[in-house]
Amino acid sequence: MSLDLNLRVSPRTVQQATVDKLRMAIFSGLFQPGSRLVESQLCAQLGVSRPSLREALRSLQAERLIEMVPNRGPSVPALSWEEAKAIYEVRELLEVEAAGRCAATIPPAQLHELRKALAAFEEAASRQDSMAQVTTAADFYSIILANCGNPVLEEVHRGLLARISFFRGRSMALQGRAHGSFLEMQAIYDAIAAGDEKAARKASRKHVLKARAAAKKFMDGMA
Amino acid sequence: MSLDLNLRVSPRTVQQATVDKLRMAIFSGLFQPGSRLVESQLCAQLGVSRPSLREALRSLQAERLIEMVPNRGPSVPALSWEEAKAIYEVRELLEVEAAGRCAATIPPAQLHELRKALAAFEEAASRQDSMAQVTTAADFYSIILANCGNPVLEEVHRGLLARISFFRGRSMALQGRAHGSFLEMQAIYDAIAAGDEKAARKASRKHVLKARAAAKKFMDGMA
DNA sequence: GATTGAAAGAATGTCAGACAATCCTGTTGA
DNA sequence: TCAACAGGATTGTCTGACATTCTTTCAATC
Repeated sequence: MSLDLNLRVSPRTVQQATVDKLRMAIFSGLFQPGSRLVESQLCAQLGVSRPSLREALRSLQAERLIEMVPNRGPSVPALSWEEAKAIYEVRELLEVEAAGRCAATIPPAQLHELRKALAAFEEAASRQDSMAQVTTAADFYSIILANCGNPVLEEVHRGLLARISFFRGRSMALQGRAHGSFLEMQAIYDAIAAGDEKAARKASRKHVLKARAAAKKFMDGMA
Repeated sequence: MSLDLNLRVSPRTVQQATVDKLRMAIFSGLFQPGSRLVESQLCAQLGVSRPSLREALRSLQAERLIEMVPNRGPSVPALSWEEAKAIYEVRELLEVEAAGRCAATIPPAQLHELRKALAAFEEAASRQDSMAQVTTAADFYSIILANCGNPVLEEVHRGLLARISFFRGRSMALQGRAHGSFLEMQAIYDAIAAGDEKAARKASRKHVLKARAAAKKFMDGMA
């Protein structure tokens, strides 16, 4: 038995590292929405060459995390409530379906992982660590999507994940939202663990709707 | 009044042109599924430099039209029936929702466009021009998605469009599928024109299910 | 004869530097 | 005050290069 199971799985390239760093920078709000990203500056800050950076930017563009207008370069789009609402609607469509399917198909080992992810989120919520809340919540749903039996559903959801996390990070800061979120996620977990497809769908829908309401509250609060 | 309305809308960059060319090449089957794409060869064939090509490849990778493994380069993935099925399931989720919403919200002018797109598909079907069938069918659904009132739903669907078209092109070649497809699309149009949300959903679901059956038939036929 | 090992060749990952086309900005002139 | 214009800044794109990492071929060994 070799121990380096996750060492060779995927050689980390500069491109991937750059994408990850930029994504994190956008999540964390380092780049203001609407601000333009100057290639030469990013190269200097990240320590990569312009070709590598531009490849990374294309990947980010595909994730809709940045916009690229020819001859004007990349910029961080300002997310409107209009778009946030649209994202939550699609989230509802995807996550409700995934949770329902997952309840019927998840294997015991993965169910255990899901429980661990839920516990990790609870821990992050109690610590009020917003970055950890975002990543653990994303992990929780990643497991559900990964076990819904439809890889394309998972892939589409992952394409939305960046922007979901963006809003999640901001609305979690709202008073009491993290704990409420935990309770809703627990309900989803319980339904899936019980193999109750209908309940899983219901709990998932409720969670998204509450998250959406929290996001709206946040967006209104800064307008 | 200037006449160059569509000349300056978006300066066509080499990158965009390269993406389009490669996409078409994959659709048309020029690159066999599973075959590897050698950068230097593509550069020579397309007449672009390696940096530009690599940017284009990143965009295609985001569309899942090609796979890129570090140090092994890009390749055209072989689509399994497993994945095709997953795509049709997500299509059902997205298109049914879009058709339903569209029935309630589409403005008259866009409805007219939809009718024109339907007519164009009918014309392509009668000509047995499979390439035109693919593009006109894509246009038809693009209009529906563009008028469903949710830009993110549209965007997600567009992300799937490349692979949808891939299967569409192949299953349309089946005996009678094009005409059957037209009848189903006509039913969708009628329901939307009547503003009947429920009927639109039903017709859309039926269309996807039939398309899926046709795709399965095609996949089985080549196994 | 089959398997292992190594070396040559090919392809990718990444960088540096360059130049034209385009956009933005501040200044000048009417 | 407004418009035209230069200048700088920035992007789009190319060429060329080199280290690293596959892939494949060929030989040596069991």
